[in-house]
Amino acid sequence: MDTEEIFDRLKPLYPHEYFSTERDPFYILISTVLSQRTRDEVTEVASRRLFEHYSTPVQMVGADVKSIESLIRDVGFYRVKAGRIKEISQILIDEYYSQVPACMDELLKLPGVGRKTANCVLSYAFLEKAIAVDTHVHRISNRLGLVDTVTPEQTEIELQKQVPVSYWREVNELFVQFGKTVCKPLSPDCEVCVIEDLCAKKEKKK
DNA sequence: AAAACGGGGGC
DNA sequence: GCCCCAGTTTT
Repeated sequence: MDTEEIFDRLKPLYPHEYFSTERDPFYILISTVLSQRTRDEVTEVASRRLFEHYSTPVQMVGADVKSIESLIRDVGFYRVKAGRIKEISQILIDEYYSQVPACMDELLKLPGVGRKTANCVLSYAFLEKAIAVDTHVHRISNRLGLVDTVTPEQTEIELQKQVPVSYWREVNELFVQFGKTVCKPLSPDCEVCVIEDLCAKKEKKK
């Protein structure tokens, strides 16, 4: 299958770039942690509110956990995340001179950071060629027939084989936007889909 | 492999 | 009231 065709057709529909207004790796790391299992409108507001008060690892460590909790009260798992933000900040100070490491192995050592979050940081903060596989990317890659996988990590590996490197950084945002608006988890809107002719599941519908 | 963490929004 | 959401960690 011609995978470039997929991205060339989706790109004009979703020109907006995620995290377009923020480049600070620490902000991207923390806001990505906050985004886990939480809608992005909520995440956006909470991240900005948090960083208006504390914007560096040192400030996070110096802050009262209760204060951080109250600032991010509306995101999911906010107590757990508040604790992890302090843990992460302390590790960055102790191990990385208060900088966010630009390397998968080091990122994965941080509490609350899995492959999806680590790949988002590598891609959005450091512009590395990384594919961040969340539930949307996983679902859509399988629906299209791009991959045939069970776990997100398998999807990441298979996508790396199927997708030209120059598109790796775009896969996450394009598939997430596409997944939220058209290729939804249940009842995808195939009648308005611009890549239906490329989809392995189109015949199964109806 | 499945459960647990969890508040907010949509229907 | 019930279901889902830009996942990760623990059992």
